[in-house]
Amino acid sequence: MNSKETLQQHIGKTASLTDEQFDYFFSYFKPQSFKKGQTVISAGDKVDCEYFVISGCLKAFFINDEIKMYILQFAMPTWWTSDYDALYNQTTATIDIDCITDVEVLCLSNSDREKLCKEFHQIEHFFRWRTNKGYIASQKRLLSLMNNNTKKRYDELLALYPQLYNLVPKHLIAAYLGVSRETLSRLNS
Amino acid sequence: MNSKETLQQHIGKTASLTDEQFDYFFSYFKPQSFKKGQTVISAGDKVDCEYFVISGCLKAFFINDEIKMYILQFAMPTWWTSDYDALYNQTTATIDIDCITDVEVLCLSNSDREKLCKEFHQIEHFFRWRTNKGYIASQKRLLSLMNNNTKKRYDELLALYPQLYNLVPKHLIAAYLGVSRETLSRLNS
DNA sequence: AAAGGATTGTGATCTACATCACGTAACCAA
DNA sequence: TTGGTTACGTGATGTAGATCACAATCCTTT
Repeated sequence: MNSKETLQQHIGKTASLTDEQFDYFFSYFKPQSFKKGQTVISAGDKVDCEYFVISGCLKAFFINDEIKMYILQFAMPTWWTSDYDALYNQTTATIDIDCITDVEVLCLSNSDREKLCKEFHQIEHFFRWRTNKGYIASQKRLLSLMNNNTKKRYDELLALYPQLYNLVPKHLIAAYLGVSRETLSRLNS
Repeated sequence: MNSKETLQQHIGKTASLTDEQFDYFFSYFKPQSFKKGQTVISAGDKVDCEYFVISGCLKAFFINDEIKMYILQFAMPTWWTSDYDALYNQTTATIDIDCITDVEVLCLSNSDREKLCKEFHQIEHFFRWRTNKGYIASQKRLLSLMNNNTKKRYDELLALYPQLYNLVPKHLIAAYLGVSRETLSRLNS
């Protein structure tokens, strides 16, 4: 399946667009490729785009003053990623996004998204639905972080995304769970 | 300002509706009053509505097996609250919502919201924008929970919502921060 | 193949916070 | 007025996880 079909199938679950409408919608997306380790967004940058992942895996993360990293999101195929705070509020990025593997994305600018949302009710509907999903997932993660210990959060994460176990080094999983790599390692013993 | 004006001003920041359109929109909201301590949503219930707060303060919280409470949200005037997971996915509530003070809300059913979103592009636009704000705030709180210690999270919360200090008991603030009430109390010493 | 970095495991020690326990004061409702 | 509930502070002790230190593998890249 090529990137156009991937996006079409993804959108089709929520919004009904004619083929012509979808072609028009798709014309606003710019394909981009990145190599493993490359940076997509750096803290301090102006943020113009959001990214729809076609293949590979990215991480959106925050580095604090003590150079500790916290991962907000692993972005996998058919997921969207960006620094949404910076994107919507027209400020500079506070997080970084880079590539855990080689990556292909479709890039959509903030202004084009808003234009498309205004032009097509169905597209606005799609983006409402998408953010809803994200909001609910984020609330669940918040609750899990407060309520569950490391072991339980780790099991939960692997149950939800089994691919991560082999795809992503353990210290990144630790950074997602909010614990040190040593603590994560000791869970196995 | 009455509840209708409150909602109109709130919506007006994001969506442009004619007075007639707004009247129609408003006709779907049912006013409800609750006394301090009353329950709005109980875990296990079917969830049909979301609530727009006119006056007072509510808490949305989760109680775990060890009877420990975690507060997901304090809902104050012009905020929206519900169990959105249950509401959107048509499942039963996993959280409770009750009233910290006497409360007035406007109640909107899930099906009416969807109907209104379908009928008026501007209303769909409003709800997309609202969820966006919520999503961004939720991501920020997640990061703060991982990155900051209790003292810093407490200061952050009070800087953002100074009213809370006098409005809600300290053990509820502790439940929002995800620490014990004793730990919160010891921050002052 | 060798060198250098990244990844992972594991012991020893430290620390923020939880938990338990108790006391005081405020705020109800009968 | 009184008895009960809720709020809040604070000491003593326990514990999950952080931090530091070192070693063993694995993966790249030249």
